[in-house]
Parts: sequence; structure tokens; C-alpha cells
Amino acid sequence: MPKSKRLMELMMTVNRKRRFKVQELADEFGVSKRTILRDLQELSELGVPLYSEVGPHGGYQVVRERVLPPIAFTEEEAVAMFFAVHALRHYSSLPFEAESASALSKFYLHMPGDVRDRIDGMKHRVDFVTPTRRGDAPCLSVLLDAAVKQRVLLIEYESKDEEESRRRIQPVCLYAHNGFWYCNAYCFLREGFRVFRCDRIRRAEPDADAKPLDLGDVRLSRRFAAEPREPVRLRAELSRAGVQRCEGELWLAPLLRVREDGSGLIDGGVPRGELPFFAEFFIGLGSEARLIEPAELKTEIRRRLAEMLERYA
Amino acid sequence: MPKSKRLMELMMTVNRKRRFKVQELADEFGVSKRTILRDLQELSELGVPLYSEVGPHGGYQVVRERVLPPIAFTEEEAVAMFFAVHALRHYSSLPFEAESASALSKFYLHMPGDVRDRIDGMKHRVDFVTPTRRGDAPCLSVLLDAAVKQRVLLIEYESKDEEESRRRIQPVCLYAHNGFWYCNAYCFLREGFRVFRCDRIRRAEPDADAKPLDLGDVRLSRRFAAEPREPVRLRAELSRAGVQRCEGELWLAPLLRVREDGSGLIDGGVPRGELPFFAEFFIGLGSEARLIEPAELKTEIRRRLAEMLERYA
DNA sequence: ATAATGGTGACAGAACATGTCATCAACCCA
DNA sequence: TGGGTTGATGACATGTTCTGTCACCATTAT
Repeated sequence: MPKSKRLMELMMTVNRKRRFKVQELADEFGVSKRTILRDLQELSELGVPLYSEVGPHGGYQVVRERVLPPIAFTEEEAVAMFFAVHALRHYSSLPFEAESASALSKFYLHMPGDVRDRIDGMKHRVDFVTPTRRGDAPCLSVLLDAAVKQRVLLIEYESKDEEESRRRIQPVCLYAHNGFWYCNAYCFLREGFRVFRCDRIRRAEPDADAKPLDLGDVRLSRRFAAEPREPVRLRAELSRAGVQRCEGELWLAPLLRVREDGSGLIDGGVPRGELPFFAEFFIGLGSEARLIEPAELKTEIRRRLAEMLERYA
Repeated sequence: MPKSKRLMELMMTVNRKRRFKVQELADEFGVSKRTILRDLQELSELGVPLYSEVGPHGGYQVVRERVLPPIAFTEEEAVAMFFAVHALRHYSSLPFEAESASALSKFYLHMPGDVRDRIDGMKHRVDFVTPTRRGDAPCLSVLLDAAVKQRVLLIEYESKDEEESRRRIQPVCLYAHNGFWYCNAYCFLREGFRVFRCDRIRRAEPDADAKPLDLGDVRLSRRFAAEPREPVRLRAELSRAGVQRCEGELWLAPLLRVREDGSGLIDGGVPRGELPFFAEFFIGLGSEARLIEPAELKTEIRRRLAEMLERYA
């Protein structure tokens, strides 16, 4: 086998088995220990973070992150990666922030000057508008990791009404909406699914003792929702423009039905406690929505409208 | 020079000068033509898209995109790239869509199985909510390109009121907001800066004849705005919650002032034609905003509130 | 102490890369 | 048409690099 190919395969092998001995690889590749040693040194020079210990039970290790074999990207692909990461820059906290930065700087370093200019030019010409929020969400990575691996976390949460509580949760998924990060999770304290705002989670750490539930295929599906307490049936007709505005609201998705002609309707149970919120929401929709029930929501809306009329008198 | 190094340098050289002859490179690297030919063949096999023509004035070319020298990424960096691109998936049209996809598939191919699993797991666990809109914006790449290079485009635009028009524009910047793409541009027809919704731009092609203006440092700055026709002074007080909601609205940014305590005010000129829109907006803000002037906006708001009261009676 | 492990240097021989040459095939231009 | 330019390919001797072997050192767990 030519040396170049061997180096590639060596890199892959080394990444697969994170610990190994020189003799092992020598046998595997059918070359001498000496050659493997020389190869490993070259890999080191190429950036693979190798670490070795002598003595019995010693051996080589790939330290920290494993490395992918070198990949040749086209300039356009590199630009696309810049674009994608650039698009997210308004999110104050993101998982993988450091990693994106280091990946981009690798691209940047290997790029000829004119492509750099192109990218620098683009940075000022394109943007994704997202409301910038003050709140940092320091625990995002922990939450995401727990969601992927389905582990239980012990968190300190400061809820809307500023009560602080400690509870065990098992994250299901994370989503960013309107500048905030939210986490859908099973809450062992409330014994049901709840949504947490990530910037209100002060601390989060894995709870190794707690047994995770089998949440099977509960995932990102938007139909995921807590069973409301004291449910009230909400029904409303939406014009086409009304549908468009409602489609942007994640929490509304389970209730929303869109007809072929673009109009639609809202139908489903909502917790009675949320009625004030819905009042505001329907006022915002103006004449794009026609509320059918519940009557008490109509009353609330009338009350607010009257109040506003007075303010604007 | 060892062969491996020579191949690297050859790749860079070949990328710099997009057209070259074998003899040139042979002289430059101090090896024979035969060797260069063999090397070029290897580069080809490594994925560099080379194309050659025989005969006088023939020679080699790097076809289509140029290729970066192979870069070794860590697994975490690859995952970060997946994350960034995944975040954008709800945008139905994006510049560099194809390129992102091909870059990701390169990462994916070179990844050991467990990382693939991790990424596949993550895909269902994290999301960025953006309203999905129906309208495609087929011309995004052209617009972005024109913005970066400051070229004039000839576009067919279908404005709100469904009039179709052809006009020359010089794009300044692009931004995505709330699921739609917008393009700030100087409009030669209206002789001023205008904002175009990209999905309403049916066609766009470079107009080589037209002389671009020197728009110098007009860039993404949010303060960029057309001088309103028939300006009317708009003033309003905002509570803290009101400020938070207004911060999400790009078009409002030039008028918005935030105080230290989190409250704020809106102050500035707006076109009279936009008043109906503002009426709706202020109704949506409910009691989080207190409108000071203009009086005619107050009247309009009262009218709408009364109308809604009637609807909800 | 002993054995297991990594690390280094020297050197002959094996494997590979290179240069030279010959030949062919397109293609342009006069 | 013919001569010049350029790429493409094969053969082979030669030169360079890579590899295996061996000898030896250093470190450390048992």
C-alpha cells in the first residue's frame, strides 16, 4: 500500500479505537513497528492530537476531540458554511459556538485572499433579523446533550413569577423562537410535560441516579403539548392573512387547521389560565380572526377593547 | 521536496492561476513535465476538478469551483456545521443551498458511524422556529451577488397592490425577517432607496449597461431608511414589555429609543400612507404603549377599536 | 529485577517516484 | 496540407524515499 493511503487509513483507524498500541497497528497494517511510529509522528504534525505513555498499560491515545480525515471543500462550500454560521450570529447563546468559530477560522486560513474579500463583503450585505434578547442561556449545551442522550437533569429554574425552584427534568427537545430558547421536557416535579425558557434555567447538571423515562418517540413534533388543566374549548375562524400570522406561532400549531383556499380555523382545548394571553393575541389579529367560543374570552376581549378605547379617548 | 508536500503546493498553485500549462508548472517546481502530469492526475483523483484541452492555446483549467486544500476538522467542528445549517432549514429559499448540502454530505461521508448517530439524534431534538412562508424567492443569489459586487439589476417586481413593474435597482443589502426575505436597494425608477420583498421579484438579471452609483458605505446599518414622503411625526411611550416587543421589528429600529430602566419611546417621521399599518401595530401593543401623536392615528385606532367592539358584541 | 511499552539512530535493501525518450492524438494557423 | 503546440501514455533505467531490522535508551507497573 502506498504511504499516502496508509496514512489516511491510519487516521481513520486511530480515530475509531481511541486507545491503541504500536504493535497492534503494525500487525493490522502489515508493516513494522518502526514504520507505524514514523507514521504516527507525521499524523501528529498534521494536527491529530496524539498523546503517548510509556510503560506497561501505556500506549497511544487520541486526546480530546477526534479528528476527521482531511476533506477538500470547494470555495463555494466554504462560503456556504460562513453564510450559515453568520446567519446565527444574533443568537447570544448557541450550542457549539466555539466549535463553529474554530471551524470557520480553519476555512478562513486556507482560503485565497479573494475569497476572504468576498466573504467580508458579504458579511455586511446580508442578515437574519432576530430580536436580540438580553438573557443568556448558559445551559444550552447541557440541555441539548441531555435531550439527545435522554438523561435526567437537576435544574434550578426561576419561573415567570420569580419563584425559584429545583426540579428534575428529562429534556425532549430544544427550540429557538423569537430570540428565546425554550426546552420541552418531562418534569418530574409536576409529573407532566412542561416548557421551560432556557435563560431562566440558572443551573443544570446531570443527575446520574435518576432513572430516565422511556419517552420513545416523543420528539420535536409540534403536536407535542401538555394536557391543559381546566381545558376550555377555543374556536375561531381565520382569514388568509390571519392564517399567515398564526403560522409563525409554534404554540398555536396543534390547534391550527388550514383550508385549501388559505383560510383556516383554530380549534382545541386551552388552559383557562391562558385566556388573558389569548385575549391579547386575538386583539392583535384584529379583523383577521372571528372568535366563536368561549364566551368568556369574548367578554375579556370586549373589556380590554373598552379599556383601550378609554385610553385613546 | 517530498511528493506529498509538492502535491499540496501544486494544489494551491493550481487554484491561484486558474489556467496553466504543464511546462509552466514543471519549471516552477523544478521537476519534469512527466511528473507534473502524473501529479495532476493524482489531484484529479483527489477531487480537484481539472479539465484539459490539447492543441495550441490549450492547457489545463480548474473547472467550476476552485478547491481548498484538504483541511482536517474535529468532530465537534463538523457537528457545529451541521447544527448551523440545520438551523436554517425552515427557510424555503436560501443562497448557497446546494453548496451547504454538498458540504454537509462531505462531512457526513467522512464521519465515523457514532457521530452520524449523534447528528441524526440531534436533528429531531433541536429546532429554530421560523414561520414557513409559501413564497419562494428564486432570485436571492443574484440579488446577493449584485449587493456584494454593487451591480445594477433589471427586475420584474410585483408590488403589494399586484401591479407589475420593471425597474433597475442597485441592491444594498438583504435580510430575512419573519420568514420573508427583503432587499434594500436604490431604485432608479423612483430615484431613492426602497425595500423590496424578494419573493415578489419575479426575475432579476444583471444590467451590464447601467452605471452603478457609488453607494459607498451604505450597508446593513439599520438606520438606513428611505426619506418618507409626507412625513408625520409619530411619538409614543413604551413600557418595558412594549420595548421588548418592538425590538423584534427591524423597521422600527430607527425610531426606537430605549431608556436605562428598560422602558422606551418611539419618535420619528413616518409616511402618512403607513398610518393604517401603525394603527394595527399599536392595537397589538395594547396597554404597553401610550401614543402621544399624531392625533389622526389616535382617531384611526379609536375607529378600529370601535369596529372590533362591534364585531365582538 | 523484569517485562512492557514508547522513542531514536543507523543502514541496507525494497519500493516507489522521477526523468528521458518515443509515440500518439488533437488542434490551430499559415 | 504540414508544422508547431499542447496533452496523454507507456517503457525503462536511475535516483530518491520509505521500510524493516537491529541495537539501544528511557520510563514505569508489577
